Amino acid sequence: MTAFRRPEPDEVARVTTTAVELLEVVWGRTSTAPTSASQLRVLHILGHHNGINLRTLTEHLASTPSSTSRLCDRLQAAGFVERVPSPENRREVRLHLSGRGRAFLADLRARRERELQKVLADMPASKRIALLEGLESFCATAATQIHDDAPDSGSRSA
Amino acid sequence: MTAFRRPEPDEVARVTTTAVELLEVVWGRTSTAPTSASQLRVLHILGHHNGINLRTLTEHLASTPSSTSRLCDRLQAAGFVERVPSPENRREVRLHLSGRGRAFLADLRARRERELQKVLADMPASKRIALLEGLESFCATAATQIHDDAPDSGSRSA
DNA sequence: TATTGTTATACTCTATAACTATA
DNA sequence: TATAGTTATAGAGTATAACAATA
Repeated sequence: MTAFRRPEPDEVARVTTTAVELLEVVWGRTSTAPTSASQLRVLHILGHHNGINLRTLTEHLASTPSSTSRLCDRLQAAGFVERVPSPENRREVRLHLSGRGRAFLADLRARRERELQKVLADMPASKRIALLEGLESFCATAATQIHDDAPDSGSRSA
Repeated sequence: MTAFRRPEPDEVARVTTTAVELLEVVWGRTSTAPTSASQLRVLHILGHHNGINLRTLTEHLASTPSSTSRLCDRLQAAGFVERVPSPENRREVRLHLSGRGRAFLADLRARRERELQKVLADMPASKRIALLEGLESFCATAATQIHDDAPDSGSRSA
């Protein structure tokens, strides 16, 4: 039934863009209080790279050391993040997710997935299979490209 | 080959969440300068609802009249948006996307789709078909739910 | 001297409250 | 009086520049 569909990248790109815009609406109802979008990004990054220094976090954010330092000030005051002086290099600080920060992240992710499930549950099973297959391939491809494009921190121009 | 996959909503939800996080990285390289994320939302909304008043825009943003007014101040100063006094009700202003604003939106969308295509082009055609099918079903389902949940503006509690 | 991080200053974004003008 | 919009004030987020401490 879909043998004659054109799976051209441009058509899939349009549909994907629309899907993400709809998802933003769905997730917009999932409150992230008391953290802002910026603070959330920091928590996400620390969730995957616990103990990195401020410079590395700044690169992940594509931000500046100053902004990142101020963000950490507030996250630390809120009890989500801890600054620990590096034992190896006394210039550096190690940024850690606190237990409270970790719990908050897990809860948010669970709530987002529940919102998503409300939509997915209303889809035909065959479409869910197709979506799963397509997204798994997308994730694998995107992850490869991202990794290849940004090997370490070679481009200082950003 | 996928006959035994579990297309359960929770599994698809996890993969979708991962896909969106990767997409944010891909699109993070698509600069939206000189507009911020907030200004971009306004342009998007005006792109779909040109000529709405400030109150309606505020509801779409789930923001406050004050913040929205300030946002419009800057967008107007930048030449992306125009404020026109309503001929019907002298209390209201009509918000319009300028030609420049419209061109900016079209250009951004094109650049995002190009970034997306870089990933999609590296995927097997069969996976693109699956992704397309799955996303189309997702969009249709999400749009229906969003419309049903928010019929007009019945809930003032938000 | 180069690197890590913070502080000084300024602008955008956001919100609550107070205000003006219209209905 | 209720509604549409703006302005006053304050806090969060961001950036550039200047700074201290360490390597």
